[in-house]
Amino acid sequence: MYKLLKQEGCARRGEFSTVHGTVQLPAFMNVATCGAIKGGLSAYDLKNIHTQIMLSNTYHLHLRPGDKIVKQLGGLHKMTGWDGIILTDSGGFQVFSLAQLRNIKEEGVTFNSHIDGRKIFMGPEESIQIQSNLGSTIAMAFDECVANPSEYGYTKNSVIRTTNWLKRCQAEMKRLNSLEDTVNPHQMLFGINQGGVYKDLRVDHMKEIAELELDGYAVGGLAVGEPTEVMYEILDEVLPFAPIDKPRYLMGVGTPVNILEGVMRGIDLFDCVMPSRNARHGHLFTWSGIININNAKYETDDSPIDSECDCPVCQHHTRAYIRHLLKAKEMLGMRLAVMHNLYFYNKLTEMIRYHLDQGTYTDFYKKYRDILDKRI
RNA sequence: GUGGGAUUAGCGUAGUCGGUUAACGCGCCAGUUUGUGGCACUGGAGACCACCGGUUCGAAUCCGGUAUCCCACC
Repeated sequence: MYKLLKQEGCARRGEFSTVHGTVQLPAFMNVATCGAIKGGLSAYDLKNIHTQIMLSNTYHLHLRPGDKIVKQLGGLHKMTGWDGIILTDSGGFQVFSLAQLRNIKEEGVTFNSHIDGRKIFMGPEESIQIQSNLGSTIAMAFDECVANPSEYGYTKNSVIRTTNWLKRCQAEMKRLNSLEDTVNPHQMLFGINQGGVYKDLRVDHMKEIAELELDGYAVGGLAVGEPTEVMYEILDEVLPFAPIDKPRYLMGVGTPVNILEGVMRGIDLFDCVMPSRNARHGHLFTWSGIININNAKYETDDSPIDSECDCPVCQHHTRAYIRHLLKAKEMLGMRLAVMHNLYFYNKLTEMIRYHLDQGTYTDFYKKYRDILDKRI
């Protein structure tokens, strides 16, 4: 259930309540693809870095350990020890990003497992069945994410298929939620807007799915190679047609500035692997810009990663130490780097919420849009 | 003491029937990462080829000597 608390221009301050708690919006979801934040963070660490939502993946958990195993273990919440909100991605994107040889038909997609190469079939029903077994709070619809660039004709047909799939997802979830032994009978479903870079397809699709009474609406298929400006333009065009009383989720995005821009246009939810992946490679976010902790200049730097940051890592450790750990490939290095970056993203949305509450978001946005994505 | 082998970038190695800017891995330096195939990818710097002398138009490569190391035998 979404509640719009305050608006500043198109930017929305809201909250969304679920059986697993209420999330304050805008929010950034922390990505735990296989049921774990890469870099060695446990569910109990997530509380310390102010995580509101954990995101896991249908495709990965279906392959390993298997969604039926997860169901036997009582669902993802029990298995991971995370009692907050969990959103599961549908596997649609993995078909697009991982499988080289894939065969997309109206029924679904056949492709090869990245683990052992065996053939896998996934359609809307399969994706929802898996997500139901995982027992996530929010399930994502099974969609087709088209590559960029893709031709207009192909994209148009793909969007039609994605809409058909969405209706099938909805029907399957309704059926599964009514069964006796369903892990989470209150599971919610978000639809996904597609249409490549074609504004008319995007808008028509959003209008169409807006009528389906979904629990939330995502914009997918962006940040896949198109210029950032194009992404912003699409958001400007599409979001006016998203239901005002439902959360809006921009999938897979993005940099800190992408988030500032997304919020400015009315996005409520984000997720991205960037803070955790980049952390593992030494790229750390600070309120003054991005640093590469591997750089030689930090070898004897005994200041924290970010002197303005109040995360657990910056309270206790120095740049020199974290650089050393990453260079020495000590696991702790990744853990600390990931903790800091995720905290930074969570804090960024916390600050965004604060300024929306105060009615000062525009000033906040102007202050940081030219700083946060810059290398220093 | 005798015989054999080795010596090429910080480290480990390739290259040696003589022929243009000496190759590779690790390390180092820097960059890239957007619904994560778990530690990736792309660049860059760095070597008078142990030393001394010789043969040759030309030597990391052939010859002689010196040094250091390894192995075997006495």
